[in-house]
Amino acid sequence: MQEIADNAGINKAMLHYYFRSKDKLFDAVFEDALKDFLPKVNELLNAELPLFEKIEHFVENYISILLENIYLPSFIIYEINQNPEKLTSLLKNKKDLHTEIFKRQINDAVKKKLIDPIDPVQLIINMIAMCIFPVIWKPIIMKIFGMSEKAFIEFIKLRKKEIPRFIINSIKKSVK
Amino acid sequence: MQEIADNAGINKAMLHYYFRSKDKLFDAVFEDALKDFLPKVNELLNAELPLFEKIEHFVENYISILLENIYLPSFIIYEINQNPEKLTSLLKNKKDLHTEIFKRQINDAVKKKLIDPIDPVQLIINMIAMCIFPVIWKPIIMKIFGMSEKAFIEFIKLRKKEIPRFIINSIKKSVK
DNA sequence: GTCTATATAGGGATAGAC
DNA sequence: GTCTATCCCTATATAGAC
Repeated sequence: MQEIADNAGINKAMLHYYFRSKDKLFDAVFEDALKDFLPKVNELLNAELPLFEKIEHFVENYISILLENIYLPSFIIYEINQNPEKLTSLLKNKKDLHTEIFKRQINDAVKKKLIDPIDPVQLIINMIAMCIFPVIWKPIIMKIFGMSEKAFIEFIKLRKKEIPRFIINSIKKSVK
Repeated sequence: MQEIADNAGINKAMLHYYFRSKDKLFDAVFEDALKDFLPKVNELLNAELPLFEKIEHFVENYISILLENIYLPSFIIYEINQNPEKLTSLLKNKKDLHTEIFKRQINDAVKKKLIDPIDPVQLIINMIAMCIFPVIWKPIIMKIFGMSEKAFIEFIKLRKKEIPRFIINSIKKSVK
């Protein structure tokens, strides 16, 4: 609380005056982060684009958002794992991640034999995993592969093109 | 410390007697977890298997290890992000993740035109991302896709086959 | 080595003046 | 609304008897 107050240029008493308690402050921060983040992601998920373009569009923009909020993912993950119930209470009146349209789109592509059969949920998780994971493993990746801060950012930026290529390569109907 | 002492069936004073400080206790726990984990992962990374089989072997066994230590990944990620310097000091005298052999193997496969050109580091990160990420996003995935605990574990187990299929589909030389 | 009792510090929270 | 001073509690850590 002291550190937060210092950074905000006020004192602890003021923090308590505004937010009543540390817990309430936390919830406010968390909610605020999500309020900003979720709508953007939903917009990407539900953009009106053909499947392959949508994957490219999603990954490119999602990674950009992640790079602007590089500490958010590990913050969210830590708190959610500490307190899984909080997720329910924080999201219950709000917009969640809306994956229905995207799932249907994937299933349609399978039916039309544009792509090989795949469970939409598995595909979506693969896509999100490849976007988010490197960001939260940042220090480990830098260590294992001997990257500088700059090299790491470069590495992530390359993934904007690399991940869609990787995914589309995998799912597109193979020539028989 | 009280909670740890209780679970260990001793008292706080004993904890301090053994470990000197909370910080030292933490380091001991962390080191212990890594000492157990890293050698197993290195073994999987350096198994003497052809590329595709190695990917299957790695993913299958890595996910099994993760399921046995389902809280470890988010614990490690949180602590490393809090304290990136600690990673260096904890690993400096120890075996790190050894990716050299695997990287060479991937490059060889590219040269022999067994697979499409790809940066080995990107491929390795993709693979690890798809394995670890769902485990640390567990509560969020359960919420978004309405899974029970049991359904989630089932979902992860399916990925033992799903991920290698997805990767190999992506990298294997396309028919021209 | 193991315990009880206690010192000490730090952080969340409030009282009360302005 | 904003500040200073202070309360209160908990958690780390130690002293010292056994």
